[in-house]
Amino acid sequence: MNIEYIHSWSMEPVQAIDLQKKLRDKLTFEDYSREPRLVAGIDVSFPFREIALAVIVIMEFNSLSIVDHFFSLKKVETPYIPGLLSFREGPAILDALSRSPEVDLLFFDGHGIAHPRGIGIASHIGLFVEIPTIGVAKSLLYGKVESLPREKGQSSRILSPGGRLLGYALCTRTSVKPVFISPGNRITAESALRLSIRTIGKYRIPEPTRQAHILTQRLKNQLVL
DNA sequence: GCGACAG
DNA sequence: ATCTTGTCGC
Repeated sequence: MNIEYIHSWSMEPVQAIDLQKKLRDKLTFEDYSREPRLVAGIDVSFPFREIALAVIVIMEFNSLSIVDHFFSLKKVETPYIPGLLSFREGPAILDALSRSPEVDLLFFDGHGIAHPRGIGIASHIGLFVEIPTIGVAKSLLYGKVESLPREKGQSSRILSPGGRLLGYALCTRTSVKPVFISPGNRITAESALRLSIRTIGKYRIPEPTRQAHILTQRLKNQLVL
């Protein structure tokens, strides 16, 4: 766990935005051409209004079979504000990660650099770990897609207002709305896309994040019952 | 000032 | 994200 950028998570929106602008310059982007063995999907649910349940699902990259899982229950201290998602879900996620063994790659439910200030949850959390992180979002927050990919496996670029490549809209099922892939930290948009494509299963949401979501919902219910 | 707006 | 059953469509 890289403690170099640790900071408080409870702060006012203006302070949080200020911190994001300062942290975005710490992000790095490099190709990832090797073959990851273990990857993990991360998702968060809310069993109670102010309690976040973060789940880490570890799976084999080549078979997409689940190997193990870890979770954490944490009280939330900030409301959900578009662009500041990491401040709400970050604490629970980092705690769950501290209980989980190291893997080669992390997939998040949300964006990486396809964000107003270039530092979505996948990028922000990515500063605390030493492995590459990828954002897999279900809807667009920032930027524009060049065209809508409608055939499974196809993709189109997500561009910033200034024309910078932020990531890709990836069609994971023919004629179904795409998911939005963007690099978090320590990886390029191209590599993030290539690796994400390999985690596509039979559904719209790629397996790592999909399995994490299923488990986060299941654990939430087991908690009440 | 008017929209847009991850989970 | 969360509160919730059935139902339309590929």
